[in-house]
Amino acid sequence: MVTIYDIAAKAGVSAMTVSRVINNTGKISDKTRAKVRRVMDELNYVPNHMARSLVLQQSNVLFLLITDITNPFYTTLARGAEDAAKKHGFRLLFGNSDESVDKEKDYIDTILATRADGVLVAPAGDLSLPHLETLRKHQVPFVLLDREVPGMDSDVVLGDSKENARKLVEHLTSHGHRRIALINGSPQISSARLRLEGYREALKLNDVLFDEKYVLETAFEPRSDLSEIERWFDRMDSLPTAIVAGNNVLAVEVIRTLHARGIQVPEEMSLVCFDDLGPFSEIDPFLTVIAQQAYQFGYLGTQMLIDRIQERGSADQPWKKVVLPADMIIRRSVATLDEK
Amino acid sequence: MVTIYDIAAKAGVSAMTVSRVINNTGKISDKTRAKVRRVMDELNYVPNHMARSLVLQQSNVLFLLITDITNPFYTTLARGAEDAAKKHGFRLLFGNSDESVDKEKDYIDTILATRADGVLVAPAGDLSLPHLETLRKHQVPFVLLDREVPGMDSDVVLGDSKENARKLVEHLTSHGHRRIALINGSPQISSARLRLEGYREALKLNDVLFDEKYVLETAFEPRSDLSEIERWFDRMDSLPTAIVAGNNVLAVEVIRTLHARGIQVPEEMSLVCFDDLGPFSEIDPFLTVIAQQAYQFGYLGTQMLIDRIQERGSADQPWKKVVLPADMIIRRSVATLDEK
DNA sequence: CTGTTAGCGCTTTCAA
DNA sequence: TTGAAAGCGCTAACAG
Repeated sequence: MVTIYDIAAKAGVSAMTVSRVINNTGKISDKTRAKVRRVMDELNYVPNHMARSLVLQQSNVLFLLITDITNPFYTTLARGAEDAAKKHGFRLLFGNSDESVDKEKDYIDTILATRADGVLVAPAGDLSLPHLETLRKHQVPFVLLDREVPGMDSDVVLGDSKENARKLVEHLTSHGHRRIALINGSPQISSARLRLEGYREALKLNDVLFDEKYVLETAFEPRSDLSEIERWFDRMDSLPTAIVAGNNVLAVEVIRTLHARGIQVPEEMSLVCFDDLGPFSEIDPFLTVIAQQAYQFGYLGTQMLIDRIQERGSADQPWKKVVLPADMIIRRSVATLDEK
Repeated sequence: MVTIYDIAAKAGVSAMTVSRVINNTGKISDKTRAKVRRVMDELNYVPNHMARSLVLQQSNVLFLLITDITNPFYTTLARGAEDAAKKHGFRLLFGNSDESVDKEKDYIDTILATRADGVLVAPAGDLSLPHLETLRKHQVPFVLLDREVPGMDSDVVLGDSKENARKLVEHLTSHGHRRIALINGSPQISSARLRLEGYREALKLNDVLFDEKYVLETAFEPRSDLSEIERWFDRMDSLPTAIVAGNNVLAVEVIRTLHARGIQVPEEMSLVCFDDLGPFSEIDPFLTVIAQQAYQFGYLGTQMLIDRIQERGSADQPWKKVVLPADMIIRRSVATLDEK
C-alpha cells in the first residue's frame, strides 16, 4: 500500500508536506506542490480514509437506515438523501433493517463502531427507543424519518398520517361507502397509530359507527407465514365495501388476497392506500393513493442532519419537526355506491 | 470517547488484555474476563472499527455498487448480497451509480479510500473498464454482476441474455408475430448487446427478416429529456405487432408511451420484457417476462467474492463465470395473431 | 495467563 | 514555506 511516506520519500519532501498538498492546507510553493502531485499520480496514491478519520475524529460519513429496501417509498427517499449528502460533501451509506428491531440493533452497533458522523433512521417501531438512546448517549446526531418514537425528542421528518388517513376515508365516504375497513401496520409504529386515529375521526365526522372488526393491525411488511389478511377475511361475516391499506405493501397484499377470492377491485371492493407504488404504478395507474414526497423526506432529513452536525458547539437549537404535505392521486380503485 | 485504555485502567489490567477479551483470542482467566466485561458495560464501550481496520489491514466490509436503486431487480439482488455477507460476518455497504460512469468513478474512489475488502459491481457499461482496472491494480477483489466488461477477466454472475432473448422472441413468433421490435439498453452494455444478438438469431431461426428500423437502442434508465421512445414511434411508418423491452424499466416506458397514444396492450400491441417488476407486479399480473433470479445474483456473487478474499495467498483459482437460468412467466401481455 | 513495545496512515502542534 | 514529534485506538509479536 502506498502511503504519504512513500510519496514524501520519492518527492524528496516530508510527509507533512504531502499531507498539506492533499488537503490544500497551509502554504506550499507551487514547485513543491507540482512535484508532489506528480509523484502521487505515478504511484497511484489513494488516501486512507480510516487513518484520516482516526485522527480527525470524524468520518464524513452519514448512515441511512431504512426498514424495507424493496419498498419504493424508501428507495426514493434514499435517492433524496444521497443527493443532499453529496451536495454537502458527505458520503452516504445504507442499511436495511427489514422492519426488524434486532437487525436494527446490529446496524446501530455498526454505525457506532464505524464512527459515522450522523444517522438518518426510519425506526422499526417504538421498541427502537433503546437504540436511539444509545445513539444519543454516544452523542451521535440523528434525524428520525417517517416515524416518531415516544420518549425520544429529536429532529424528525414526518408525513401527516392522521390528516392523510382522514382524506382517504373521506374520499371513500364521499363515494357512498359506510363499511370501511382499515388494514394497518403494527400499533407499535407511530404512523400506524396516527393512521388509525385519523380513520376513527373521519368515521365519526361522517356519522359512521366505528366497528372494531373492520380494523386489522398486522405488519407493514408481509409476513411469510399464512397471511393474516387471509384469515381476517375468513372470519369476516359481512365484508366491508372499501378498504384503506396502511401502506403500499399492504395494499398489494390486500389485492392478492382479493384476487385469490375472486373479488374484483373496484367493482366489488374499493381500495385506497398510503404511498405510491413507484415507477411501476405507471403501468396500470389504478390505485388511488396518498402520494407522500418520498424524495423530500430524504433530502430535507439529510440537510437537517448536516445542520445538526455542523452546529456542534454552538447554542443548542430546539428540535425541529418537519411535516411534509401529501397529495391524493385519484385513479380508479374506488367505486361509487348508490345504496345509502 | 471510551477506549480500551479506559477499560484497562478501571479494570486494573493492560489494554492488551482488554483487546483479548473483546476478540476472544488467547487465554484469559474467567475472573479477569468477567471483570473486563463488567467495566466495558459500565462505560458503554464501543470498539473503534477504524482503528482496528487500520492495524489489521482489512475492514470486513464489502461494497455493493448497483446502477439503479429504484429498480426491483437490483434491490432484490441487494437483499441476497446482504444475507450472504451477514452469514460470513461481513458488513455490506451500498452505492448507487445511476447508470452513470462518472458517479461510478466517485464510488470506486470512495471504496479504495475506505479500504473495503471486496466489491460487487454491476458496471455502468463498457466504459467502466478503467474503474475495474483501478480496482485490479490496487488488488481489491471484485465480482461483476449482471454485466461483463470486455477486456476485463474476473469472476462474474450473469443471466443468459442471448438465450433469454431467444425465448422471448420465440414466444412471440409462436403466437403468430412477425413484426417484432426490440427496445433495448445502450450497446455499451454487454447484456444489451447479447439481447440484441439473441433477438436476431431467433428471428433468423423463424425465417423473419431482420429489420433495423425495428430496433431502438436507448438507455436502461429512462432519460429525462423528451423520450426517445416517443420519437421512435413518431418516425415509424408501420408499427410492429409486438415489442421486446430490454428490461423492466424500459417496458414501463413503452407502456406509458403506448397509453399516451391510445394503443392497447395486448390487443393492439404485444409486449414482453426482461426482469420482473418486483412485488408490485402482483397487483396486476399482466406482463409476460423473463424472471431472472435477482436474489441469487446477489447471494452467489457475494459468496464468490468472499471465497476470493479468503483465498488470498493460496494458488490462484481461474475466474469463475456463473450463468443463472431464468424462467419465463407467461401472463397476458401477448396476443395471438391469426394473420400469417 | 498477562504485559510491553511498536506501528498501522494520517494530521495537529510547535519549531525552524 | 517546510519539518519533527506525538498521538488517534487498536493489535501482532514477543517477553515474562
